Amino acid sequence: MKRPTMADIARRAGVTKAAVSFALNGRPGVSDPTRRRILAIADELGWQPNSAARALSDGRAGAFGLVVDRPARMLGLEPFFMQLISGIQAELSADGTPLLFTVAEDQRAEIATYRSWWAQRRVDGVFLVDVQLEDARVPVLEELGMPTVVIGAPVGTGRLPAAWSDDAAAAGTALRHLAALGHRRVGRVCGPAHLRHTEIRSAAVARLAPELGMECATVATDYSADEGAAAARTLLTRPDPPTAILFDSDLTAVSGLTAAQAMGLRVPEDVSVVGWGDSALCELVHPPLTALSRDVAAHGGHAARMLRAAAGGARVADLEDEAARLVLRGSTGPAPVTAAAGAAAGAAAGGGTQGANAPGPGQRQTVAEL
Amino acid sequence: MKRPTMADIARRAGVTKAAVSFALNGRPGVSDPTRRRILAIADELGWQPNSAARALSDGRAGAFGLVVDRPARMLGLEPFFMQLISGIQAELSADGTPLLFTVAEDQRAEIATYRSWWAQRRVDGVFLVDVQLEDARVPVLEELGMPTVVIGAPVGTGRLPAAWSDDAAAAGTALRHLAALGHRRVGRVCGPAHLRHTEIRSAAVARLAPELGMECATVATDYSADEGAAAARTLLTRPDPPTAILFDSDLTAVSGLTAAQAMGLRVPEDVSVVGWGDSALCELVHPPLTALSRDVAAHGGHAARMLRAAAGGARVADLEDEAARLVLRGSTGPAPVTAAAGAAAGAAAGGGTQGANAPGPGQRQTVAEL
DNA sequence: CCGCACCGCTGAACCGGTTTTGCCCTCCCG
DNA sequence: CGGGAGGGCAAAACCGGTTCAGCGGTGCGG
Repeated sequence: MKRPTMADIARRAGVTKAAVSFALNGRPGVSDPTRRRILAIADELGWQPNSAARALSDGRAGAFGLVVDRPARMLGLEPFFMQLISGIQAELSADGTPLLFTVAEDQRAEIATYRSWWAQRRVDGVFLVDVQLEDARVPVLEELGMPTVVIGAPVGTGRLPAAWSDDAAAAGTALRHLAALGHRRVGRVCGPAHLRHTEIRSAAVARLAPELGMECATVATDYSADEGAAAARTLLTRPDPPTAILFDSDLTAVSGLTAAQAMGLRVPEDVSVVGWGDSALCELVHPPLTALSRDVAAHGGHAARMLRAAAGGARVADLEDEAARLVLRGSTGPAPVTAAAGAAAGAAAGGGTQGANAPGPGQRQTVAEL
Repeated sequence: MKRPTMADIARRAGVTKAAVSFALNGRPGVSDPTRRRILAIADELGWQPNSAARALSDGRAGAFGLVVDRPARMLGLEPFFMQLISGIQAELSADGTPLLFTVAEDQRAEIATYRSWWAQRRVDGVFLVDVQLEDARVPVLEELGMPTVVIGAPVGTGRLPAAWSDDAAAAGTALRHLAALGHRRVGRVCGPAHLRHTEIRSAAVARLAPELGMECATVATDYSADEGAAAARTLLTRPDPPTAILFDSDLTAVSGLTAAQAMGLRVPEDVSVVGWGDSALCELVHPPLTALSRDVAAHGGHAARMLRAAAGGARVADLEDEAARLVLRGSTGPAPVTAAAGAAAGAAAGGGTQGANAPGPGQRQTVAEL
């Protein structure tokens, strides 16, 4: 009934704890018959090492941590984190390392959690998500000497290793897709400006749009459904409304798509919609969302590998996973034909759509290659 | 730089570890001046107890656990869990107890996790969610003697205490709302039949619908968006389609609502939709979803309190939180007027809607009170 | 035949807390 | 003024692992 200890095993095997320890950890110091006898007894007793004793002895906690400080109500709809946790766990469960997970109210609370976990030796390291432009957590983690793997681009993350994928490239993929469909005025609904990945995507769009002959208007949101819808309405009621909108999340995309339809616009005939992040939400709406997709779970697994190595004392290099790919569904289509650019766009999209919408200026450029 | 231990404090204070322990834990055995001196030094050094040492010494892990075995892709869209975790944490953070969280592939893996956590003394107890009809986890947890708080109705949960709310009452609230609007044929899209709460809700509906003069057709799903939409289509293409559908989750409700609209039906003029669970998803669609809502975070906090008490050795009684209430939004309205029951329904709803839909048999009953 | 290396194991220290025991000193009371 | 009570602290044991020094016995080489 009571959980057996190594002393119990030692007694039954007629050896000392030391011999048992050697045997159970597969290290030399005991003969093969003795080892087998000890292992058999341990197995029979259902022995498992007391994690506290082991942690105390070898000075490692045997656990990693993840703190998220977005509001719970929004988090609940963020498929990213569950997939990430799932991927992390799949990797960590290989050696039975558990994950401490918590949601913090704000960044101060998050930092307090790190300090506390580290001081109490609750964890051997943490995953850092939602990196910000001037991120106060980075210097704290560096000062603590706490093994950390950043999940996000290695920009402004000091010496902390990062697992990331190229958001700029992904943005390019989406923009080129829209350009090929003849879109020249696009809108973008991004997340909070203080997030690093928002800045990276914005910079990429600002650089690429002109190259593709597009102009792009951006509206920032807090990633909530409300603001996503509002942003869509803002963009679509401009004097020169965009013919396509790129959203930085799938929740805002779904919300924005719904808002557009409520305005009487048809998707994709009147306006195309692209989401960033490919969850079940995308298939929830009609038409289903064209979206940038990546294997978040695998990404989490890679990050977990890195953190395990870092906690083991290794110097870990940044790891770049492949950039998100565009999954084509029904929410993107040829740009509505305007008086000026209609022919070109229709031809490029391989199947023109009738029905003009919002004339506006419209730059005339040849359709970008791919 | 290195984390200070009690021995460090003892040395600087010129006392022994024992005195330091008494002082820091606020128990008698040291004089007041000495206590203050020790506390000051501890504070200056930024001392925090090594959790492993404390766990080893007093035999408790100082952590609780939560395992979920739904597929990650679906979990990501289940706002329930994030809110639950958030609420649990808010309560647990009062004494700095962390939460071990993981997603398991299936129930076997979940049980293995419990056994492992318990054998290794990783946790002092766990929260049990998604209770099933014949739940293999219950006997295991009882046999292990692992403190557990069930989050769900105390049915088939053995001696494990439960934190729950009355789903039968909530189902009644929803049905009465629909009855008052004149609906006589309703559909229900529920979750997996092996879940206890599905059965409870189904039983409640089966009992209440006749009392309210309604007939109810039920379709089961796995809670995915796909199956939610398919279920809606199945119900709405019957020869006698329902005039209102009650969904067991908000994700399937949103998905079903969208599917209905894609079939050309108007919501709520042609068909009313009620969701179960009130997340941001409800406001994502047009019209926004009428839904059963409860304070999940508070519920999680209560469960955490119970688990803390149970792990402390107390016998804990079941706790019933208040039942979900119906948040009225735009997705429910008067039943479409049929040849037979039209007048009654229209009058009851206080504002009849024109446009008949699917005649069908339609029971004629006076409108239920409330 | 002696010395040395190595094997297989024991005994003990150690990690950093908590808890028990016991000593010394003061204070109070008869 | 002697004795008992009790406060304040030291010393040590304990939780359950890991690790290191050491010890007897065997085999091998010189």
